[in-house]
Amino acid sequence: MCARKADPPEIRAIKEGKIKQAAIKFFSEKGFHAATTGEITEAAGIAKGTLYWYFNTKEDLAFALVSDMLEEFRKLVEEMRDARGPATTRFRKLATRAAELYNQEKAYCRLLWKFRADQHYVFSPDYVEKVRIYYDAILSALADMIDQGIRSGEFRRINSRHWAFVILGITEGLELEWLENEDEFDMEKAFREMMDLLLAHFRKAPGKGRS
Amino acid sequence: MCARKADPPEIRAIKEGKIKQAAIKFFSEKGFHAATTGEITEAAGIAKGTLYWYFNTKEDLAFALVSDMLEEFRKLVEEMRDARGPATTRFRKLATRAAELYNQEKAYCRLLWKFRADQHYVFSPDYVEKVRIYYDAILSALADMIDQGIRSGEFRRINSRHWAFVILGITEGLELEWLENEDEFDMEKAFREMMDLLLAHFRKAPGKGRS
Amino acid sequence: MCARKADPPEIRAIKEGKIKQAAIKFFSEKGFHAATTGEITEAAGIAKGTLYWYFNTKEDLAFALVSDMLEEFRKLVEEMRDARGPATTRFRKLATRAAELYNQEKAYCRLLWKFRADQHYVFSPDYVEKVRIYYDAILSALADMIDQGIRSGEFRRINSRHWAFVILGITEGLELEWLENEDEFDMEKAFREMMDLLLAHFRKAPGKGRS
Amino acid sequence: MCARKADPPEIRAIKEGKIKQAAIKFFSEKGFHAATTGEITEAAGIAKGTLYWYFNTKEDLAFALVSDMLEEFRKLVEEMRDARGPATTRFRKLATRAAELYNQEKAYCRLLWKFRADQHYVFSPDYVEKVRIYYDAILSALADMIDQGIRSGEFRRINSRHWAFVILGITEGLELEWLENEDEFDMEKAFREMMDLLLAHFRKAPGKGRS
DNA sequence: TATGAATGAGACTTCATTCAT
DNA sequence: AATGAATGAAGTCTCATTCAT
Repeated sequence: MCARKADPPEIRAIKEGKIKQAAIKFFSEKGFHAATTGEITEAAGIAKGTLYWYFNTKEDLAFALVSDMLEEFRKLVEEMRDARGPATTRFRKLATRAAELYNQEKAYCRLLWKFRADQHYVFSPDYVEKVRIYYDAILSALADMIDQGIRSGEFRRINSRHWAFVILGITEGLELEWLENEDEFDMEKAFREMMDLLLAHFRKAPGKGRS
Repeated sequence: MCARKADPPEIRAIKEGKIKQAAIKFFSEKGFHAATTGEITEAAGIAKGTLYWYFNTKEDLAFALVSDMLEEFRKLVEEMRDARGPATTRFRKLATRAAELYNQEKAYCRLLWKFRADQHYVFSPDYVEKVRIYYDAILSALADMIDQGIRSGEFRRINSRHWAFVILGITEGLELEWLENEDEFDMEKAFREMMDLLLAHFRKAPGKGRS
Repeated sequence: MCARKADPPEIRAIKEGKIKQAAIKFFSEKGFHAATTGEITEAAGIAKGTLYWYFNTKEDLAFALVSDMLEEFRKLVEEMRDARGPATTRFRKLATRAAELYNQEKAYCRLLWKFRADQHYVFSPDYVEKVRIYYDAILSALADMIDQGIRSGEFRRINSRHWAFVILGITEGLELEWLENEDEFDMEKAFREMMDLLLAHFRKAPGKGRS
Repeated sequence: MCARKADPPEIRAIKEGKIKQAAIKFFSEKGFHAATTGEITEAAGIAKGTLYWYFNTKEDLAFALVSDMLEEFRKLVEEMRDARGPATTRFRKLATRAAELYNQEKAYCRLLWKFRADQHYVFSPDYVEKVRIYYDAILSALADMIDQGIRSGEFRRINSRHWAFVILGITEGLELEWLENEDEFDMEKAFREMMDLLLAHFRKAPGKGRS
């Protein structure tokens, strides 16, 4: 009577994608609380209840998006870490690729910022932990790249963990400035400049820097 | 006359302060939407309705807090802009003072980040505009300091507006990294290091840099 | 230390009057619920708490106003009832005088309509009863006037109570039409016309009418 | 297909009707402000939130009721205007039919009176305008009927707009008297009597009346 | 699989009234 | 007599989630 074959996986994935698209739009515009499941399902062209067949909760949906983007960024950093060539070159490439990624996924970037602010409230401890793991992986990969540079003699003996924080912080700070001043501020250029400054600092002859 | 006078301004300010303290706590922990007027008034030791004697709306209360902190930061930057001495010295002092301010007002910092994310939804256009004005003032003061350095011959002829964005972005990015990794990350040190790198870049003999 | 002679009665009455003026304004514009004691006291130039020195509750204040107007109208009808001369003449005079009263006290008229609608909710049973007594007095006086006309031979033997209802209903219906269409509808003229029609009907030779 | 269809219109209408029934009860007893959505939904046997699936706001619900009744009355008047036969006959029929309608829908009548008083506060300007349009339509239809009578020679050349106001005013005044004195006052009889008086006046040989 | 009507906890805010001064 | 800060009950409305079809 009501039986019907389950949608093949790819169909399910397509529909999930439609929901995610709609969710990105509203989450990135309004943040987690202000975006309603109602507007998301409407934009996705499904009924309110259907959402819950694809995602258990609103939180789950939100996390899926955060996860997608962080995964992408993590993969980018890890790819650069695992690539061949001098660390310097790979760091420069990272700056360019990150800027490209941000430019491509501006809505995702906005969304990430929205959620970052109240992640501790938006997400259950479980999810917060998962987000933390992503960031840790990114930080570690950055630190690894620095260590590679140290080992290869490109960089001085610096505190790789500390400078990983700095690189990530700068990247995010410039990204934010860009998101809030898109027309005026050239993020990609700033990324490159700052990366150059940092790399020069990493390379600088001992005796001048201390960290 | 027998009539009791209205609370003198300072008493009113003290009571307002009590409410603000409670509000900072919850807003900075949970963000605007998740913090309820109920828990704020309870923590402030007043009745639910009393809040509205001091602030017209929850939004007004939130904005008062944002405003306080941004005002403080703006004053700091403008003080450094108007102080005597080489721009280089003043920029270094700014880095130190900013780190001090953040350390002192960590809760305020958290709150600012929470609200920044969904300010466009939290605050009415009127308020968003006022926030923007604060940030503009800060950016302008930073650009002014750079221009002063250029005029005095300390710095090369660089695009002061662009580098003001960079300074602000870096400051905020490092602040964020600190807020999320308080124990591991030394914000003050990073502020100083980055400021030194930037100042060295501003001073660098022409022919090497391009911006 | 705080002792002072009580205000002499006339001063108290003057202040009460100021409050009533303000109250009429807001009650007549917005009705009982929507008018707030806050705006009334502000307009009256007194503190919120002071209102309660003059009136026990908002309801009391409202009733005082209703009472004033109904008292005025009752006095008018009873004056006409007790005056000398043919009932016909006195009814005609009543129509004119009522129109004059309404014109003079338009705000009061509006207020009466507002309160009439939800009097059962606005006023406690006690007050509703008092309002009812006013209306009964008015109805009785009208019926008395008809009876006087019957006894004097001016009118046929009609049901005086029934026609008192009719007179009052018509008066109020036309008053309402006037309040809602002030510019277009000539209440005074309509009052006179309808009174003439009714009086003619009361006088009409038996054999034609039936009531 | 397995999907259940949305409630068909008639089912929705039935459920809406249940809510309206409950709403009429409380609005007509207490007026707009004093009636709470809580008691309405409780009486309708639904959850508090469900109300908002059927009506956007409390105001919307209230307006739907007002609209229903005014629509009914408007249709009645327009039906009489468009019917065949002498205007006199049609006016008489109108009186009877209106009395019947009122008797049938007493709760609606009460409600209309409640809302009429503070409609300007209860309803947004948009809705007030819609109410006004209903009353205008009723007034115009009445004036049209008078004009028809004039053209057909039944009535003298009187000011049809003015007398439409009078007819409506009288109808409403008597209705009100009835609502407040149900047991004592015979509205239907009064309607007929007054209509007869008015029609006689409209027909009266020229030279006596002036309007 | 999909629907959408229904739920109900909980949010912000208003405002008549009180009371220490 | 007068003040106005404080109260807190109560009201309307939102929205994530459920569940009978």
